[in-house]
Amino acid sequence: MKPVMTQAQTHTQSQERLNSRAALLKALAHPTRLWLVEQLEQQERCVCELTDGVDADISTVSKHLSLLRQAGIVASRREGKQIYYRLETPCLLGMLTCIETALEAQTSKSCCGR
Amino acid sequence: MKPVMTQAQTHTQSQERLNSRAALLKALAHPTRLWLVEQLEQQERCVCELTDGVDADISTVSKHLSLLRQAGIVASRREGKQIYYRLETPCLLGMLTCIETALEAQTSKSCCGR
DNA sequence: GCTTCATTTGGCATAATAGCCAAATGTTTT
DNA sequence: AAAACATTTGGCTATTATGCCAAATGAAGC
Repeated sequence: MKPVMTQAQTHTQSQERLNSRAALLKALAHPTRLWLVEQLEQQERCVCELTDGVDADISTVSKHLSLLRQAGIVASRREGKQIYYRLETPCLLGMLTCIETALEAQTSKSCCGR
Repeated sequence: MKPVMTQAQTHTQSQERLNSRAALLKALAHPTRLWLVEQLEQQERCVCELTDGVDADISTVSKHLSLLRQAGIVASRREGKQIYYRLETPCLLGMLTCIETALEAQTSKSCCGR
């Protein structure tokens, strides 16, 4: 069978994969942004609802949401004066649970029930 | 039933939980560090083995490893002149797979097989 | 004890991030 | 069209992250 790509190409692809993963993790790697994602877990919310629960300037929250949107984690739609955000990748929630498990494992030294 | 903690306490605890999660994500949110974690997936490795695969200064790799250790993701042990690193939380690997799924969902618009 | 090898640490320059305020945008109401 | 409301954007400063080089540490061999 003919090789589909050169080694240089696989290297680049692997690099790209790592970059994508890292970008997604970086977008989530902030307490406020994690909280925002959690809030969107059940239902979409407008910015005003979200800012109520955060101790930060509205503009700061807006920038966090914008960052999450650029990372493809959330999406937004306008309805009248308000803008509603929703979670684009529900999968992430499972991931966050997994992180929790990993964190618990750190202290208890047992991991994933093993 | 008497409440176990005040609202201020639950708030603090929730805040702590978010901080811990964010810290773990932040530690992983770098292409080189993700690569290092992947390398440790199958077996422990010494620093010299790890530096071979990275296009960065040895000291840079060492600092990445140190950061991962502080986050509780890896642990190290000395054997003679070399220092071996190993993955402390194998759970993380499942998480990374989950991230991959989420990333694919971003483009294909289908998520987790749904 | 001095040299060599493997790794870490300190120091520094550069870049990226976070958060506030003020100004701008877009929408609805009057 | 002006005022009010919801949100975003620009600009600024402070903090943090990244990565290299050089120096320090620690173990092994001579």
